[in-house]
Amino acid sequence: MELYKENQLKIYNSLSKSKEVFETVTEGRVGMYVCGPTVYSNVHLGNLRTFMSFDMVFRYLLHLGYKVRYVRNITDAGHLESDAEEGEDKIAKKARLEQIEPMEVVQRYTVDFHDITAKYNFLPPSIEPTATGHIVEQIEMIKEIMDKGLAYEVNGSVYFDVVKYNEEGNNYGILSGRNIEDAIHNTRALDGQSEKKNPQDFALWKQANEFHIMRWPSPWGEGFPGWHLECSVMSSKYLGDQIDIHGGGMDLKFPHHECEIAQSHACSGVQPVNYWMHANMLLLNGQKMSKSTGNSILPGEILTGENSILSKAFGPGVVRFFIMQANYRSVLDFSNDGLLASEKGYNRLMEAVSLLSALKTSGSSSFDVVKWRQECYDAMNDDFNTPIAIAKLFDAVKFINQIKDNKATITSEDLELLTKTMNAFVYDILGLVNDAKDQGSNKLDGTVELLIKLRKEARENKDWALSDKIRDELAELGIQLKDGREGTTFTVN
RNA sequence: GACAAGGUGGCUGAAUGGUUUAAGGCGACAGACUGCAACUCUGUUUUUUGUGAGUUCGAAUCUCAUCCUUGUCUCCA
Repeated sequence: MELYKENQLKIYNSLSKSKEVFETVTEGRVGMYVCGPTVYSNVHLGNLRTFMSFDMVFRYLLHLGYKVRYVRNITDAGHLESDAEEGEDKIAKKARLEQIEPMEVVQRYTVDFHDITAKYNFLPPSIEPTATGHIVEQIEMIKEIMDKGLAYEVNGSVYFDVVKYNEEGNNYGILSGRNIEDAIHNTRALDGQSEKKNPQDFALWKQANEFHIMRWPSPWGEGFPGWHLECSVMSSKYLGDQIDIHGGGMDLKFPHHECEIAQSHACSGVQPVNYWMHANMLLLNGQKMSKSTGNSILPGEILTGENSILSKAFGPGVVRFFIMQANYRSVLDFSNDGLLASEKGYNRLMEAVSLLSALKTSGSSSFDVVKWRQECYDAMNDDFNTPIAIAKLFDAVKFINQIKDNKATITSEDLELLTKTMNAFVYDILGLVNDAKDQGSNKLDGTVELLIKLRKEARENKDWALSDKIRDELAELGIQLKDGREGTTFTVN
């Protein structure tokens, strides 16, 4: 029997602002859409957290036995730059500044994004569609909305008629809690020469001016799609008119997701998403991240240590563990101290996992493994509460260490269940990787073993000066010797 | 200004009315181990939940006020 049948998953739905029992549209299957990156620069650390949160969601749904179709798009067109005089596409602007083709920008940062997500052990989505690959479908969707009378054309651009949409009994504002009538009254005076009927209307299609590089032909002339449209189009194309889960960063709630609901609902007549999930923001040293103030770090720079924020390089497993120690709906503060603390805890967890295969079994267990396992699942079933799940894993860590020290016992049956559960949570669900692996080399190993041997001889001769010199100088090189009961081992930092 | 998410120990971060005298991790302290350390393991420790009122037999959890942080405000992920 699939695990999802014995686990009642609850998900916090941003639409209802409450935790709801998760019920899929189609039994046993989940359709999940997450707004992907805009590939005009390196993926942002805050973005990484959002994608990592949904990677964990994806992993847990798979673990529960659901057949999941996970769609995460690549936005390679359509986002407009604010500081430009005229609306300018971010990708086109970057291309103009670097004097290259827009598609070169897209290619470069798409490759970077895939590189980073692979390094951080993300599972690839089922489908990763691009906005530029769905221009035809976007034009079709605009036509459909126009046919329903909910969009209008002005000077080669098409806008969604928010006021009319609401007059027909809909609720633009349902997700973000905004009151459109108030907004209209508040902003009418400020809006001068807009060609829109109302300032709240948003673009479905935008006419390209003569300088705009990325452009496509359409029934309304040459132009490019509005940036909310692609997600509506691609989610309905690959997941249908009603999808189970739609995710994204908290900052996308308005206007992006609000517009998506309006567009999709205008076409299909149904609520497009059953469960809206929003991951919270990431702070850096208690402040929002900002390139201009230098309070910024790239995901790749964490791994290499080439940055001014952190005292050393951290492995992807540590970073992942750090992020998973907080709830995805909480604001998380990224800091050097936080990572150092996580590194310790992470090492302890991974040490215990590696001890599992060497544990001795007994006739009875002094720990209720079945109950513990259920508590782990209960944590995840409660809106993916990874911090609680990790706390439970540490209960097992303590138990494992006690068995090792002969202060606790476990039956072979329980050990099998414990091992299976630990591996499932650590590797499959949390997606942690063992950073310690593939460090060092045979040559290094041999060299250090030689030094350990020399040091052992020195210690036997009580030549503490020499033995400490070997130990301390190796430590300075990042090689730490560990004196145990059965000899000396070492780790490379 | 409006809308949204938050403010919990030395740090990080759970818990949304009683099973929590606030989980877990880190730190600190002690013990084991060690030639001494480090590593590792074991144990102990800290706060009364931004501030001020209120509801309740009972509140971190509900209500009101107030201060602060973060996000968004419609052609700026």
